[in-house]
Amino acid sequence: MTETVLAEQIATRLRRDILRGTLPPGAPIKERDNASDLGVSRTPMREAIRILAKEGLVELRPSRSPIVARPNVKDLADQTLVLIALEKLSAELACTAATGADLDRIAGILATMADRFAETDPLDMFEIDMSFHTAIAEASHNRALAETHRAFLQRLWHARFLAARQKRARDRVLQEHGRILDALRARDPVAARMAIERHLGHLADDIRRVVATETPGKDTTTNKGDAT
Amino acid sequence: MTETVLAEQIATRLRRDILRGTLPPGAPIKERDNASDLGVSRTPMREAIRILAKEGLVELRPSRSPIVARPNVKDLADQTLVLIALEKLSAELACTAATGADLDRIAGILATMADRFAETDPLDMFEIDMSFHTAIAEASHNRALAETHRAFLQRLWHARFLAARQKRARDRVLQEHGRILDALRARDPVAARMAIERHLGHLADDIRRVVATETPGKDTTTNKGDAT
DNA sequence: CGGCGCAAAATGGTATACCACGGGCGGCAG
DNA sequence: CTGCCGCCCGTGGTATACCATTTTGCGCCG
Repeated sequence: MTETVLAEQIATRLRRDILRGTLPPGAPIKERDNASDLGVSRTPMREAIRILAKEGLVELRPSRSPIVARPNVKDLADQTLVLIALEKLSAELACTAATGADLDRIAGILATMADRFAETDPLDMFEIDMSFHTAIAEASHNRALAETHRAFLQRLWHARFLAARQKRARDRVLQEHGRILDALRARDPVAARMAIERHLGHLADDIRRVVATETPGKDTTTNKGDAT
Repeated sequence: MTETVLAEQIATRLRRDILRGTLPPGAPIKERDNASDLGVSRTPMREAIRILAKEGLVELRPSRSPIVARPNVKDLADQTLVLIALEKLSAELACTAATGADLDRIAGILATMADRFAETDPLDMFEIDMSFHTAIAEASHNRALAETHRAFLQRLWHARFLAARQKRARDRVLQEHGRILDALRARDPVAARMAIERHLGHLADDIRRVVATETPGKDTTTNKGDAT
């Protein structure tokens, strides 16, 4: 055994490919092909696919090739609403549960963002941005919440990235993040919720807009992707 | 193939066994044994175990037998908080999104509960209760939300059942459910959230209490279960 | 010339065989 | 007698072979 959990390594790799766009939505993930491509057997590949399916990145059809998820606009907007709700709860709970170290970590991420907002490539910067939100979820010290939050962040990765690239307003983002941190430091749940709302409130609309822009017609059925 | 997705059937069965308590927390789920018990091979059994693991019903340890999840009190309380948040969001969204048919369905469940509260056995009644909440989540017409909500309801099944059995106050439950329905009918998001809060607000504490009562010491290690 | 049907290939679902790690137990040495 | 070392067995991880279904294309019949 290499390091145990081959399936998870595969899942990680596939996830990356999907999120980065290497595997376009609609692309079929055939167990056999992908397995032999990676030089592994179907069993772990199969398991990896199931993992991604649970995460919503892959669509499982009965007795048919799984395909890369092709979320429609509504689904994305729906997921965004849930994400926001989770993040509000995170912030609220973090006001009580967060330790000093938690807050420091969050502040550190904020500082990192401020420092090299311009010089870092958007993709990496975006990952830092996500880690900010993840850190808040973790500061709630509520495992279930943090995990669920992470799952939604994952599922929305691509859409959020597009939305963020659209209006890449350095100052606004930093300021909003700062407000969130302030609220957490003040241990003020209401303010924290509001700060989150201010930061993410329009996310659903943004995603709706950018995805609508990206997709030519009104449905994504047109996307006939082929990965190989 | 019988009806496709053997793994799912197994998962359903195992889930039932776990939720009903046939498989006590801490009981090992050995791939080989359970597979041969059910007359299937390890592959679907393995997949079923992974499904349940993702649902939080089974604990996966590296290179060791998976065991039935043994959630501690804090985890349950944490999950409850998330569940409540999700349900509030459901109710809020349902105020806008629910159709007349949705409301009728919810009302129907409420009526069913009222009719045969006493005559039905607690387990079935509890499932009806759960379906009430599930119906609200579905009335939000937000797939991601409904699914996540269902997942948490699932994970909390056992604890909620214990808590519900504890204070089995027919009138109070019906009244609170009625208030929720009223708020939905009035399309009043704020009232809906409040009604949910009133209904579930003390759930975390209840669960904490009943679980603390159930577990003698501070750990459940004493439970040495055997399924067969 | 087109529609229906059958057959073969493709593909996911399932079963089984093999491998590597880990813990328990017994033997050997100090 | 005790402690350490090594072997064996139990268990999960992986690979592969087999089976059922679905799809698709070709040929036959209308």
